[in-house]
Amino acid sequence: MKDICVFWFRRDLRLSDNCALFHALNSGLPVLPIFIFDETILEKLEDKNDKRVDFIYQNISYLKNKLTELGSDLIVEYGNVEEVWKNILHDYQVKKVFVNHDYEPDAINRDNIVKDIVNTAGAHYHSFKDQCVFEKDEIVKDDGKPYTVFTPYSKKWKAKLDDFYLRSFPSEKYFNNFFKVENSTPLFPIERIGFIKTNAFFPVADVSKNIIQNYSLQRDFPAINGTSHLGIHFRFGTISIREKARLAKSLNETWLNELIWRDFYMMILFQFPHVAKSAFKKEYEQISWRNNEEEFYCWCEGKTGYPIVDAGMRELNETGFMHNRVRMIVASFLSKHLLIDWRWGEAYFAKKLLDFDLSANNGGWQWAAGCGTDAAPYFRVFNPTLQTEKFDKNFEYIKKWLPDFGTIVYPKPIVEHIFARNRCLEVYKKGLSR
DNA sequence: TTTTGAGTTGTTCGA
DNA sequence: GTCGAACAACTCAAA
Repeated sequence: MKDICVFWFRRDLRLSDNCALFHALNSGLPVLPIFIFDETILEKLEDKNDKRVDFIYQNISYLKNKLTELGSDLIVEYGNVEEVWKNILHDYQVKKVFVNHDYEPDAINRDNIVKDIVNTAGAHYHSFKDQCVFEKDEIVKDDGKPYTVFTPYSKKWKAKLDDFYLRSFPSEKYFNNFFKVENSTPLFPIERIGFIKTNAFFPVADVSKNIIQNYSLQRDFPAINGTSHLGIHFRFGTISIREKARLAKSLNETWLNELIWRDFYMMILFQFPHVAKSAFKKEYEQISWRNNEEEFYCWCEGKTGYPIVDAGMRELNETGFMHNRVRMIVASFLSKHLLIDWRWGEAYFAKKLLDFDLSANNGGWQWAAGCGTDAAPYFRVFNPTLQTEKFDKNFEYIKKWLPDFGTIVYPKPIVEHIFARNRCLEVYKKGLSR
């Protein structure tokens, strides 16, 4: 049996400019690429129509074809990650394993277990930074502690940035080093893992120069196609963060800031993993959420009586996407107007958003609820009507998602704004003063 | 150690 | 219609 190394695809589903893959291809050993559909993750997804699984499946299928063209193959397994790894290590003479870092608590646990299994089998485990520009403790305060406020973090981030950190890893040059196989195996149908083809529309893995250049001017208007729609590609690594950061740096600082926010929240989740389950600021755990299930249902279904909120939720339910400005409005509405625990909203977004990423979703919800690292002050309550006047003046976005709007008498608001605002301020004040 | 300036995205009120 | 202050104080980060 031949000595090989294994490259494990996770949330880095691309062949080009992939750090760990580049190092695997340069390791001197033939590279066997693998992907595992993790049954413990897939079993938690209620919707067997989940478009994100289809997105992964489609990209795996594409990678497998590419690798087959190169005379190699992609080993695709479904099951328990530990068992799959034990089988791989049994079936092949694996000397090295290459992966890219993942920063989510569950993924860290999983990777530690796999690392042990790999080491026990006598192989080396190598992990690399790939999904962000700066990770973990690369951007810290002068005293060595992690930042908890975005602006100084971003200043240090920009000061540290240079071409080295944005260099690409040209894996293409070494494609000859993939493990060669006589015949590649066909990919099993998606039904094998309990899901179905969705025929979903996915955003393209590219963004026009025009959108980035005008980002700062247009990003706040949900009726305008002024945002990148790259979230899903960042989530699954079908594009390179370094490549897009180079683009951002040359074209638009506001968009660069958005990429820095992404690094920031990944760093926060890594440094303060408790945020995944509870408020960053622990005094916010004392707020008495009303948690009215009927109202939560109305919010989910886009039936709050506030057109901008309802339009946003309809967009989310129909497409798996929601414009960023509207995400803030609906999140503020749920946590502040309805006084529903931000975790309910976070979980709903997690279920519905194609671009769902734990770190950013959690950071955004905690920001909106006021309990996060760099939170909006709690008295900052979005007024849905005023937000509409500012950002969807002609009701273009609203009409797109609520076709009846303007032709029917719109349902009465679930709660009156001034009343809800005052109630929110009181409840927060009371919770925080305990 | 102390001081100082600042902190993603807002709203309301009153002049 | 426009503008500044109040909203609530507190913590963070750096000098």
